[in-house]
Amino acid sequence: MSAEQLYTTQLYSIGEAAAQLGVSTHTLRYYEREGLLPVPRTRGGQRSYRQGDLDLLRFLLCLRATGMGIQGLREYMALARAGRETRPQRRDLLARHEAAVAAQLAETQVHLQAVQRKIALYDTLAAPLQEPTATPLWDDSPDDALCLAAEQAGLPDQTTPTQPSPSQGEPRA
Amino acid sequence: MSAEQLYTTQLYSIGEAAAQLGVSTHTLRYYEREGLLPVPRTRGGQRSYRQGDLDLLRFLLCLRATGMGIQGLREYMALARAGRETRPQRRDLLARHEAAVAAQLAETQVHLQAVQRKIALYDTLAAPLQEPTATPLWDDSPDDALCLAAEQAGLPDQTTPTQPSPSQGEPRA
DNA sequence: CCTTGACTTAGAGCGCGCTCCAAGTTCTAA
DNA sequence: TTAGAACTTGGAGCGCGCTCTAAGTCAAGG
Repeated sequence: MSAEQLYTTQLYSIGEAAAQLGVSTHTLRYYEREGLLPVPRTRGGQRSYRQGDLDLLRFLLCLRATGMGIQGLREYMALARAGRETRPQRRDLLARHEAAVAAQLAETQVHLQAVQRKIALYDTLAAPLQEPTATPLWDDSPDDALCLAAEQAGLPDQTTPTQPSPSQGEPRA
Repeated sequence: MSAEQLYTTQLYSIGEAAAQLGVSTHTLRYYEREGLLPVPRTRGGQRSYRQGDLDLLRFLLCLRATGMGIQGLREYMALARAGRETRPQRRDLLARHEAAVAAQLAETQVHLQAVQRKIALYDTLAAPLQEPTATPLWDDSPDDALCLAAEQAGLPDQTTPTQPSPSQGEPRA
C-alpha cells in the first residue's frame, strides 16, 4: 500500500467488484440492465467499476437487504442521477423505507415470539416426565392443536373480523 | 355468547376461515394442496375448518411471517401428524428456525443502520444553508457517491476478499 | 323451487430476483 | 504468439408463493 495508491483511482473488473460486494457477476449485470447504475467500460467494452460505483452499490445492497425492491432502487437512483436538488426527495424515500422496515421488523418480532412460546411449550411438555406429581399435562387432540387458550391470547390478531357473527352453533355438517 | 358455545365445536367455511386468518381462500386451498393440513369436508365436499385447524393455521402463519418456506411448514406438519413422539424433532425444527430468524433480524438491523446514517447525512447536508460559517460542505462527484469514508467504516462487510491483491495500480483502461 | 353467492377442481399465470446458457470477444500471463 | 480465463450480449429458465380463471357444484333465503 504505497502513498500514491491513496490518489489512485482504482478500477475493478466485474469479477473483482462481485467478490468485494459478495454478490454474483450475474447480479451486477442484472442491476445495470435494470437501470440502477450505468457502469463505465474499458476500450474493449468490459465493465470497469470505480471506487464510487462500489460504494454506491454497497449502499444499494443495504437497501436490498432491508427489503427494498428493484423498483425502489431504481427510483432512488433516478433521483440521485437527477442531481443534488433531489436530495430532499431521496431523504424522504429513504425515510419512508426506514419506517416500513422498522414496522416490518417489529411485526416479525411479534410473530417470532409466538414461535418462541411454542418452543417453550414443547419444553414444558417434555420436562415433567421426571416429576410425577402436580403436572397439568393437558394434551392436544390432533396431537398438535396445542395452540391453547393461553397461547392464543398472545398470538397477533390476524385482522378482519368481517361479519360480527356469521351464524350460531353448527352452520355446516 | 351462551355457555354452550364453549362446548360447541364451531365449524367454518373456507371464506370464514380466510377472513379470520387474514388470508385469501386461494391461499388456504394452496396450503392444503401443498400438503400442510388436510381439511375435513361437509357431505357436499366443502371445506369445514374446525377451531383447532384455525389455531394451527394461525401458528403456521406465524412461521410464514417469520420467513419459513412452505417446505419448512410441510416438514413441521409431517412431524406433527406423526404423533407426539416427534415433539422433540418439532421443537428442534422450531428452535433452528428461531435462531435463523434472530440472526436475520440482527443483520437487517445492521443494514437498516446504514440507511439511517444515510438519512442523517442528507439532513446534515441540508441544514447548514442558514449557517454560513464553519460548514465542511464536502460534496460528492456523481452527486451521490456520498458514501464517504466515515460512512463506509460503518457499513457491514460484504464478505469474500477472494484474492488478497488482484493487481496493483490501474489494471484496466 | 329458484336464485344467488359461496364453494369445488385442475391448471395456467404472475411478479420477483436472480441464475444460467450459448456463442462470441477481450484480457493476461507464459 | 497463444492458451485459457474472464469477460460480453440477448434471452431463456427457475423457485417461490401465491393469484387467478373456467366450468361446474352446493347451500341458504325468499
